[in-house]
Amino acid sequence: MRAPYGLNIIDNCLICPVREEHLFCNLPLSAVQKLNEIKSTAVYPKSTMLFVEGQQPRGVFVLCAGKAKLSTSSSEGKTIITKISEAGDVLGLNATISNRPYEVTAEMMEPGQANFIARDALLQFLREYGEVALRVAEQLSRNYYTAYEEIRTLGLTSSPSEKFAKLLLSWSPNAENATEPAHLRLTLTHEEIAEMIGTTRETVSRLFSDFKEKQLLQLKGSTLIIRNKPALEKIVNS
Amino acid sequence: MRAPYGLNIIDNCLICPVREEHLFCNLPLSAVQKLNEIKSTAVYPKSTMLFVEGQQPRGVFVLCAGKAKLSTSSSEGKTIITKISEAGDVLGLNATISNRPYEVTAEMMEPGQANFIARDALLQFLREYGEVALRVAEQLSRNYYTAYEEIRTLGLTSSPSEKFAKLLLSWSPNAENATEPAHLRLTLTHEEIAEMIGTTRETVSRLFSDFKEKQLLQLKGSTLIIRNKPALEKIVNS
DNA sequence: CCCGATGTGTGATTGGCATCACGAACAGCC
DNA sequence: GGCTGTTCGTGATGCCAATCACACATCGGG
Repeated sequence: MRAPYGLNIIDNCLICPVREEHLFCNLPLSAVQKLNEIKSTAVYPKSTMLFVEGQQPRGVFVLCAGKAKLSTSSSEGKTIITKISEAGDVLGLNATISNRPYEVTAEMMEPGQANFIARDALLQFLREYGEVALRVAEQLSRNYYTAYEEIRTLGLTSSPSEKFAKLLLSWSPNAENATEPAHLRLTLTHEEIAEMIGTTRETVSRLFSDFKEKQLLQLKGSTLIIRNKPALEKIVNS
Repeated sequence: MRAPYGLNIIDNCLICPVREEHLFCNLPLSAVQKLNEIKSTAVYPKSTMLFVEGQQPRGVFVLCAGKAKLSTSSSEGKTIITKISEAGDVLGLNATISNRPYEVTAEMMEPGQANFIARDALLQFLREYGEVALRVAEQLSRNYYTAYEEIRTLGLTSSPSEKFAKLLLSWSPNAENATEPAHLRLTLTHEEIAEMIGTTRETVSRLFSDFKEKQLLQLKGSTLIIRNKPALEKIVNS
């Protein structure tokens, strides 16, 4: 099955390639079957807003393919990105469960696919499958911890370089036995990175130059190589 | 019944004066009775740490009298206060439910009383009273929204004066028909206010001077009078 | 292939706030 | 009442990051 944007549509949760790891994915067979019935799937182009901060919640989106950024903005247009979501993540859960407005905006960063589950159907489903409701509570609590992580970063980390180092570390695979530097694909613009650490595009640009000069990282095209993790950790706990 | 620190001990939830408004307070009679059995109450002096960030959760505290501040700190000693809790508030709920370390430190700001409910007893209680479990889920989601409010303040509000104005407004009763300026008792030190808005003691001092000069507020002893709410709102949405 | 849109590098300038450094006011306590 | 410790007001100083400005690279579509 072939979709626009060169994506393969995944229209059956039972054979979804990301099934194992995530909430709503790794469930008893009967639950997944039920889920498969009540969801509707769609393919979205880049820059689609799945939902916007302040909207009444219509339901949740389960990201099947592509990345999405979650952000919140002030009235004057300043924006912070609070999370980059990937395949398997459930978006809009908290708002949908509590029936309050979405607290963030979810925007596709690249073409992708997502399943939509309407609020009513979800609540009905959760009533039917109590164990899944528990999983949802756990997920909500996980979200809460992530939010507190963000509060700590924003409130306790003063300098942009510290936050930048923190971000780089959060990207770097945390294997202890890392003999060789971590390679990873950099898909964000400087502007987006700036919105993640609460600074300006120019500062991010300068941070890259600076860190390159100090041999902390290296750039080959869009591949980012983290050369000196210990030094980054030192910057974070400075 | 008379306790140290000049407090009246409230040892029976059924006749608690704050019963009406809060989670765990406004419940069916049988549930409150059960709650009354599984809780233990204690009186704490000023500066008591009910629990500390990073500790394994032992259970929740229901504040009966006195105020407590919730805060999180960096390793270098910088601290932010995320909330001032008052009578009726439940502290440590998220950590206790999810069995992750307390994400904040809770410290009494004045002598007070709190009921403690151990984790096991609480979980058992929630299993028994499903409706209360639902209330808990709602509370968790409320906490999440509060956390996001904090993220917005920290991440999108740039200047200290803006954050200070925001704080003043959050203290001011939001009655629309306010013909006369709001009076309220100021119990926090400048240092604590600084920790709430992420700045220094000196800056808070200067902000008070500045706002006094601009006729936005007035101080009479420890009574704070907010003189020009519209102007404050203007500063916030600048 | 060209051309507009989007993203990136870097200099110059400036202002706001942290920091340091006092002394004054105030509170609690023997 | 006088002592000690906390809290508060305010000046002087310096620095770091926001802002403005502009040239260059890169990408994608017609």
